[in-house]
Amino acid sequence: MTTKHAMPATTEAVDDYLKAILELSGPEDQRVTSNALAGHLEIRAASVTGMLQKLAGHTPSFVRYEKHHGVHLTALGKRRAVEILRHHRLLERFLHDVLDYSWDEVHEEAERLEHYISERLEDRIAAKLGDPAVDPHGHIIPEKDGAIPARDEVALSKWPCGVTAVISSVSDRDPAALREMKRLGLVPGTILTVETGTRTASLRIRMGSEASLRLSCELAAEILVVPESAG
Amino acid sequence: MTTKHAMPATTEAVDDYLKAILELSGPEDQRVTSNALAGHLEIRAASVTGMLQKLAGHTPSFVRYEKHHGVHLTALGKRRAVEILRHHRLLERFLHDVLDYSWDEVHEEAERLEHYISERLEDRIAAKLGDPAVDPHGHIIPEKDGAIPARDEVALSKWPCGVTAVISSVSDRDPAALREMKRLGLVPGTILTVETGTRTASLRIRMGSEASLRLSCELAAEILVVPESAG
DNA sequence: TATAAAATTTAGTCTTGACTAATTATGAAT
DNA sequence: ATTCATAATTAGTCAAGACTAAATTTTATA
Repeated sequence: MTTKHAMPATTEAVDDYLKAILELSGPEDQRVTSNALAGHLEIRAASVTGMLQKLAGHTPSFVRYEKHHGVHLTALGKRRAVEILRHHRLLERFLHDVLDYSWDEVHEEAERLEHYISERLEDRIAAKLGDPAVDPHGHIIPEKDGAIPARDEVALSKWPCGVTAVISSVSDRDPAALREMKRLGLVPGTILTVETGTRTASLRIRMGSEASLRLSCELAAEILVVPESAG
Repeated sequence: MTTKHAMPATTEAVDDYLKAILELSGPEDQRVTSNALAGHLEIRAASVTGMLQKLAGHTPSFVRYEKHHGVHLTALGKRRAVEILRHHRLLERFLHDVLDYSWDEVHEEAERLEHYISERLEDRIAAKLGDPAVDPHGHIIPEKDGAIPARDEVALSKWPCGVTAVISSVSDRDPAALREMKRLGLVPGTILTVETGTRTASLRIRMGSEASLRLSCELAAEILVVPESAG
């Protein structure tokens, strides 16, 4: 048995590091560089080094760190990072469904609150919502035990032309982009194809019966899709 | 016009001081001593002095502080303290009504979250609840503009014998006491009288048609009542 | 009014987690 | 294999906000 509950206490700063490492290490547990962390957290690389040394020197440890060669999460660190991620996505779903937040408003509030809700509140929110599978942007909500159902997503900007795709999720970090997507009907579940031969600074997509429309590559990069069958 | 919105940023620590000063300064703006603050916040008096000096030295200032003679809130400080208090009580009501928290569970969660909810979330919660007047323990929720409807409460332990009273509120700080009160039916709105000649270490009360029961003075001190007409 | 107890403040320390400036290691390109 | 740009680390500083121990002011009491 992997000791049900013995998560060492963390601070908001530590949580932010763990979450950043999780997000930057990709689908399989790649090492993350100090620089990448500094960029993601909007702090200086020297500060990152300091924190990583402290984190790695603690026991039990959240991270494995090798000087000059980046950092990656231990099982414990991943457990905590996923817990925060679950908080974040549950909160987004809750704010959206119960408190009438729009999908471009939820991220900022959830980002603050995710560090402070108790396990009890996490559970009550999940129960109230009926254990939802995804947040308002289509991101998968980790399960209570830390499991994250897999899903192979591809950026719309890299999807082959002419093949039908379904939007699986969109980035939640840019409220203006989210409002634009909503206006265009680019929400999770939307079925679309990229028209052939339209791959310059923008691309043209077609959704159902409507007229096709132009999309900047930046916007298309924030939209992730899956094959239609996996919709 | 008193400048609608210009609340300087605060930290959790500062919020806690302001809230403590508000709670300890009673109905009318009495000076609060460093010792009283230290006791309430469970920190050392020397730490209190340090914080008060910093707070008072800032501009615009949340407190007026005179060395060796205690502290009291400025209008700005009171505004912020009442804002936190509104957060706390709205959260308690919300956790209780929407997320099925029991009345002995709400305080701890609200105490943490009160510092981190945005004005937007405050507003959405209030709207969802229909601008409730009181929290689950009967405490009045300050209005959005900072107004707090007055109410003259007296501790049950000091209420005259034989005179009918209505429970207006109970202390929310002790979960065990709250469970005990709930078990005995001692909730806001309950009508009761203190039987004559029962004022020693405990007192005997009678509620409606039920048999009378003994109450420790400690418990009675945590129950506030108003005259029946004001119920 | 003198004095002792209680309350308060000062002085100096500690931890957390950021910062800058200066130094060193890495790795890509000659 | 050298060199140079980039990445990363060290060293030292700063602000918050807690702490202890020692000094001081208030206040209550004799």
